[in-house]
Amino acid sequence: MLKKQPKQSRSRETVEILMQATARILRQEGSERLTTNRVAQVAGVSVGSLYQYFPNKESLLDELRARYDARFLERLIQQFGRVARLPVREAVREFARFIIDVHREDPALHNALSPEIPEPQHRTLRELVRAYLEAHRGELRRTDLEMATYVVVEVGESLVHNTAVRAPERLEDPRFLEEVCDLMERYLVD
Amino acid sequence: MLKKQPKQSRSRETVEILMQATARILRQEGSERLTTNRVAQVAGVSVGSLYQYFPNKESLLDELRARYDARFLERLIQQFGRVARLPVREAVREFARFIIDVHREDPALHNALSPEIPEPQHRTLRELVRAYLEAHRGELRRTDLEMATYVVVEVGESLVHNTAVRAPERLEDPRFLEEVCDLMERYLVD
DNA sequence: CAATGATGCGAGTATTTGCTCGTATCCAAC
DNA sequence: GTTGGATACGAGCAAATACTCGCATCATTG
Repeated sequence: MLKKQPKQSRSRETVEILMQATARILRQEGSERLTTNRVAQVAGVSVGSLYQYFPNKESLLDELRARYDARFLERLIQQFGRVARLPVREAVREFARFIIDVHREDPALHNALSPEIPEPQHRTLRELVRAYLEAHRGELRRTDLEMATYVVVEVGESLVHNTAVRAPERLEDPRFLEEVCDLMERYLVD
Repeated sequence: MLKKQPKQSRSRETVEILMQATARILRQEGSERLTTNRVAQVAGVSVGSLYQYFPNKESLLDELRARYDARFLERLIQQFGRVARLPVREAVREFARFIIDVHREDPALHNALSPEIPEPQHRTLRELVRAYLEAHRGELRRTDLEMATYVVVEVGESLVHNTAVRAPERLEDPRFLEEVCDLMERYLVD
């Protein structure tokens, strides 16, 4: 949480600039280089101003993560709204494409912020997948839906995430999407 | 690398004790708590002695990782020796079991040491899987073996690794093994 | 039993870094 | 225009921590 709500537009801008500087350092210089003095410097602001709004260093990361996650969650829910009535094969494709897209957008920042997706988001993701699978039970070859949910989410997430970290160029390869789809599809349906 | 090879048995023991202390701190206190002074303290040795053999803090981790990885590689190669002639279904099972076992052994240390398996080990792993798949091409439904290798290795590794981090109790559940086997099997063969 | 090198010691140094606080400037309201 | 709160500043403090260095002790060798 912010230490103090910025009231004037001047200070709201300061907060924004600090967030951008934080993100930029994470992206370009790595998390070891993220010091409060450096953030202030990159933002073109004094450390004092930083501590006017952020109670400590960790809160910079927290706030950035919160914003990042909020966007992710919003899109996730929207995505599942669109997919709910599709048959499994197509839903899997949409799901895989979505996860891949998310990781393509800002891989460096994504990686620095969340080596793994934070637990609350992850739970929501699991719940959405679970609800979908329940609703489409008839089409599935799996019976243990709790387990199936876990595997699908984890495969989607960790496979794509690791690929983003280790071989980001692969995310651009359309065959990669096909493979992921095929993997999940064969696991879920006949 | 070590700064200086310990020549007497006394100093060889010091190095061992320092390694054990490093591992213990990583396991029990986390990597933030890993300071050179703390390592020396836990080892019951002075910092000076530590720096006699390790040029810097990072080298403690490097050495520990090297030892850990050497053990892993050795077992990996041995494992593939046993599996080479088995049909895909059984090989997959052995492979999955192996990966799960590795992660069960010392999850805390494993996690602290290598958020992801380091690249050299990973390449060896891929090469072994690739060779196996080439040799069993006839049994497979996949044609792009490069891609299939990548997916199998990544799924095996990252799914199990993430599970070890996020839900270690699941590694104990025999159904988890079954699911992983089923996932890979259906992907690889009809 | 020297004598020499290997090993061990730990107080102290140098640096980094999160964070404070006294002061100066800006802005909105009356 | 004046006043009070909001905002900005940045030198400097305090704590953490990687690492050094001079000296003591031990083990081996001739």
